[in-house]
Amino acid sequence: MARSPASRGARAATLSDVARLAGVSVATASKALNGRNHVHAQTRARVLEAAQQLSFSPNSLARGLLAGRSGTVGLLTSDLVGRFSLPILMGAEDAFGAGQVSVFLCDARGDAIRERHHVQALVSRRVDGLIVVGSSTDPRPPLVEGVDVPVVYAYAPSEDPADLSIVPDNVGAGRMAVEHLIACGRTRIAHISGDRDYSAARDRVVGAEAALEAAGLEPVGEVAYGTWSEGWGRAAAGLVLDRHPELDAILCGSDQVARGVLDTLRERGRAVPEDVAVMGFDNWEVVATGSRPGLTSVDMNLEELGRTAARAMFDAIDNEHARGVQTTQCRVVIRGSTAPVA
Amino acid sequence: MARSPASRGARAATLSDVARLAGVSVATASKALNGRNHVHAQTRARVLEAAQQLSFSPNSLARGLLAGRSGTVGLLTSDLVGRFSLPILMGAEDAFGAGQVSVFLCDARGDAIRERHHVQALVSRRVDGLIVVGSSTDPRPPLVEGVDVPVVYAYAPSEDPADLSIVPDNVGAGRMAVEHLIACGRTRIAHISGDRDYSAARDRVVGAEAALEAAGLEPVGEVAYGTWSEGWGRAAAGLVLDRHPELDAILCGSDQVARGVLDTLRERGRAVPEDVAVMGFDNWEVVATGSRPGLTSVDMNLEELGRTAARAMFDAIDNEHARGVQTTQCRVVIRGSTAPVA
DNA sequence: CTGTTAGCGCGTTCAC
DNA sequence: GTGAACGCGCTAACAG
Repeated sequence: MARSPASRGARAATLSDVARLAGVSVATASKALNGRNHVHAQTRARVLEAAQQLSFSPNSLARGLLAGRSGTVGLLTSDLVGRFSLPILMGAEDAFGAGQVSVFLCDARGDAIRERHHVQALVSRRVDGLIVVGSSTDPRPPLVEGVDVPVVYAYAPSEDPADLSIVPDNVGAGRMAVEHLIACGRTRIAHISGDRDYSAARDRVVGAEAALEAAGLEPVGEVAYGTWSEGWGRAAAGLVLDRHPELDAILCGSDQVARGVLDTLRERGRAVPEDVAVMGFDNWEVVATGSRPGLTSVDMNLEELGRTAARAMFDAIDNEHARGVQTTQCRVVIRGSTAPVA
Repeated sequence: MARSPASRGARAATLSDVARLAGVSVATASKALNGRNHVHAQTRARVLEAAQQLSFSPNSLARGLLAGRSGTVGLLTSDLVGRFSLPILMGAEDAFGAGQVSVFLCDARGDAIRERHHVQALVSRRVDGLIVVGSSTDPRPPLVEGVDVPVVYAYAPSEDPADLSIVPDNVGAGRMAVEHLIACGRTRIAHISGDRDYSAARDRVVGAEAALEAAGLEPVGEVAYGTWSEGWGRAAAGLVLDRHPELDAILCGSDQVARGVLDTLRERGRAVPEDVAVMGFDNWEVVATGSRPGLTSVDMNLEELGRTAARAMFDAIDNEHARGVQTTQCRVVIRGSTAPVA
């Protein structure tokens, strides 16, 4: 039963192995490897070399067990395939990756049962915190129970105002969009939005109308709600142009809608941006850069949102946690559809 | 120093807590909770209730430390933002999620230094296996060293033939594409591909040409290599149509290229699919379904690839691991650009 | 400066 | 059927 240097088939080296090879005790080896004081420089060197030689890698499980913290966090998404989760996830992974924490990724696929299952697994793995990423900006029910670690909701806020949620500033995005169009000299701005059932659509409209009013401008026609698709953009553009041929700009609820609008404008011989300026939301690269001309769009800064959520989680782990809904800034990315390229 | 029932601020319940509450020893509690035999039904019930009451969640760190397996795997991507990693990742997460293993996600962002850093962290966390997801199907250097757990390469194969790699069958995809066009009655098929530097582009061409030859057909013109963009598709379509107005189908290296081709065809008044059939590769939903008509495309089945990689990793953990490059099947998704909708 | 001791939470022998 | 004891790998106390 005595521990042999190398047990079954190249088992990972342990601290005892290192200590034995260096001719010291495990405690000394531990101190040496962790850069603690009270260890002779020469001894430290011997230990380090032994560790190197055995390609020793400290067992985080044992360390975590002892420390009470695992150095891991859970990232729980409800819709990984959707295009919004990914950048958030990247931002979070980025913020964590810089430190010493690793990220557990779970996709609940919008299923509450599966979500509970994943939460249970994460709790069992003693994650130090949890980020819950929603698939739309509509509020979602909070995690049910038994979660004793800090939770931050990203993109979709929690319905419980006592929770901390980080969401993009859609109202601000709508405002910035209109302000950009005005800065481009447009005054007759129509608005073809997306699905009215989404708060993202409604919030952007709120911001856009506020900006129009602040500039003393009237909207051109009613806001046209529909779906988040190219097809809707094509159809709606036709209707709006029939009714308001005098318009000089169309603000679109998303980049996809904008692509459809661009198609219809080209078919009708309206020049973009000279005659009509067009812009969208989301700044979805493949959609926004593939069009002719390139599509000006409001970037929701989702990666930054992910980073913010991660930092908020760090703060919540250390100190006490903040509460309420916090928004992150968006930014306008200018392309040819609103301003002629230089 | 005696363990108090509830230490500092609602610390997570431990097995001892459960045992004490149920009035049994930790050993009995363990057996009861794990469904082992040799425990009285009534005792088991008491333990279960105690666990419930304390919302006890077994500490996976301790369990993993003891068992020698952590029940976790690492998913190492080099380009999470790229559109190919995500479905693979989803498939893998899906295959693992069904079991008891959790997934560590790491994005190396194409940086070798960062990759080593992540691998080191994963080894330290004692993952039971590792899936390395590449961003293109070109071979990549194998993980450097010191990884004693099974590694499966997905999408991008390892340069070392002794490693196990799972990649999409691009040659088969090219073949299937041409076979579909032939089945639609086309005989004069041009090929506008993507970036020649990508093996995916070259492999698809190989498969396409093989299928043409098998059917006794000649390609229409040379394969036009360029970039994976809509702009290239638009430009190349113009050139090809000028030189070969007689063509009745254009096979495109990707969906984006195909979108550009569709644009040019519409501008020139060539009807799709009546006059010219068009198809692409990748079946990228937003691109393929947004066009008029919808774009027929070869789906690379990346989610299935991810599941396959996950299963291969399971096998590698249990038994000994397979070697070499293994391919997964693709499938044609038919839309309006090759066949009129019913 | 170094070594010995004592657990972190759990599963698994082996006595009773 | 139940419980006491041991150890997974590591770090934080103390003792020398």
